[in-house]
Amino acid sequence: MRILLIEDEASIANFIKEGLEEEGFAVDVADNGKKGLELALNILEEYDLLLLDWMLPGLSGIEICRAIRKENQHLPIIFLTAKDTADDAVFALETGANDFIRKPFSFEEMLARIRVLLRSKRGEQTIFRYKNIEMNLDTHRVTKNGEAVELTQKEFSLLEYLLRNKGRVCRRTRIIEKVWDINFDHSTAVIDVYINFLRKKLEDPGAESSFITTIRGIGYRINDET
Amino acid sequence: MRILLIEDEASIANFIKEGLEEEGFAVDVADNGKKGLELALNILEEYDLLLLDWMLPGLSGIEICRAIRKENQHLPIIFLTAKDTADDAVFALETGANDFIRKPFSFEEMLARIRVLLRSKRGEQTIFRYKNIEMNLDTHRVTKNGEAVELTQKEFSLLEYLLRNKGRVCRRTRIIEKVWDINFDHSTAVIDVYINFLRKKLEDPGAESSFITTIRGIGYRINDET
DNA sequence: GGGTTTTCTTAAAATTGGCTAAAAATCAAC
DNA sequence: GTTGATTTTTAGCCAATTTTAAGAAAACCC
Repeated sequence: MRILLIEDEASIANFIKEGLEEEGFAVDVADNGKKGLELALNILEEYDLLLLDWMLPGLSGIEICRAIRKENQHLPIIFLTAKDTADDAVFALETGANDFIRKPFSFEEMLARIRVLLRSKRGEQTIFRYKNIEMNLDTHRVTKNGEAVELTQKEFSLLEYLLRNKGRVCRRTRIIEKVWDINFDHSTAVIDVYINFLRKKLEDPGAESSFITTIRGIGYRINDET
Repeated sequence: MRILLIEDEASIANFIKEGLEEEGFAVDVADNGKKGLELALNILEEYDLLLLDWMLPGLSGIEICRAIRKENQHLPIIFLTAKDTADDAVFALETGANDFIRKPFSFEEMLARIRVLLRSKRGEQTIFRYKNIEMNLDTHRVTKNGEAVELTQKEFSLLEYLLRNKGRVCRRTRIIEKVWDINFDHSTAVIDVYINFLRKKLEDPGAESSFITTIRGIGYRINDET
């Protein structure tokens, strides 16, 4: 996987480059906007992902992002930004970025986000469907009958776990461990509550049976559609 | 598969017990070393695996492990330990343990290790059939002539036990121990009631003989199809 | 057949586990 | 800090499940 990093501060650029290379990525660095854009546009299909600093001498990150999006809709773009107003984040996403990370950030966190965006390139399944519900891990969106449904993080990852295991029982213990990361507290009823949230948000009001089947004493299951 | 867990901390013990039961194991818990050792030695051949806490009030895990190994070479023993020096691990293995897991551990991990140790004992079969009846442990579903039949937890695990032992007699006492609890009152008639439930749910109304054969004075058997 | 034991069947009681709503706690944005 | 959103806890309720009990039926033995 080849990543283009556009970042003017040499120390940061190096830190990221070396870290990512240790993880097995190939990383090119451009230390200003103009160079970066050139590289990106000339060998666009070479790159699997773009890490883009918000504040750059010359062309700003935003401008680069716009320019690239004109040519290529699919290249995942992650903004690195020191700013911390929500406005900027929203603005960045509207401009066409897929994600943004605030400096200072942990390398782990960045890596995790990069991996998420590259999932589809690695051939992993990123779209899950059940009847009229569609979940897209790339865009982190869920739709019901084509209309967006806003899910919180926990709701999202619970649904993801259920859909990944469509057709199989999802045992309570597993769910707690996978979605909540809890190892020893079994006395909680959070699962029930979140199942309830998902049902409320994703079910048609008049439905006679839930799309999530309860298996009493065991867990839950989203049925295979056959 | 029956597992004996010797662990004094109730919350951990419960978590493990319930999790493993969801996975279809029968789990007995002893909350101190003395009780645990007694159980283990008295009904040694009943247990397929032993989960043993390192630090216990009274008899320590190590002592228990040694005592059991004198009697039985084959029972797989897994240590649960909060200690984290390599020495202890080595020590545990030398004492006769087959594996050890450091707390806090993920349930997944523990399950994986248990499965490895039980692999030889347990076929990883997840689908069982008898004539027109099919049971799938993975989806936690039972069908008759392809149509879903809803079974409760107890019905499910009773049927599972019978099918796992297709062709063999399942003695009442064994059934009580495996499907219910080892400490369960043996004078009860629950089995009869549940056998009846299964027959009602899974038999064709006009059948002249039941798919579960009663062996008077002994127990039940699902016959081999030959 | 008659007596005894064991199993079957049914109904009712007891218990459990999940659902839901609402409150409390935590977290994040400003 | 204050506010609003998200997450977790709590508790009452209800329905499904499990257990008990008891009479009926079947199997066994003399």
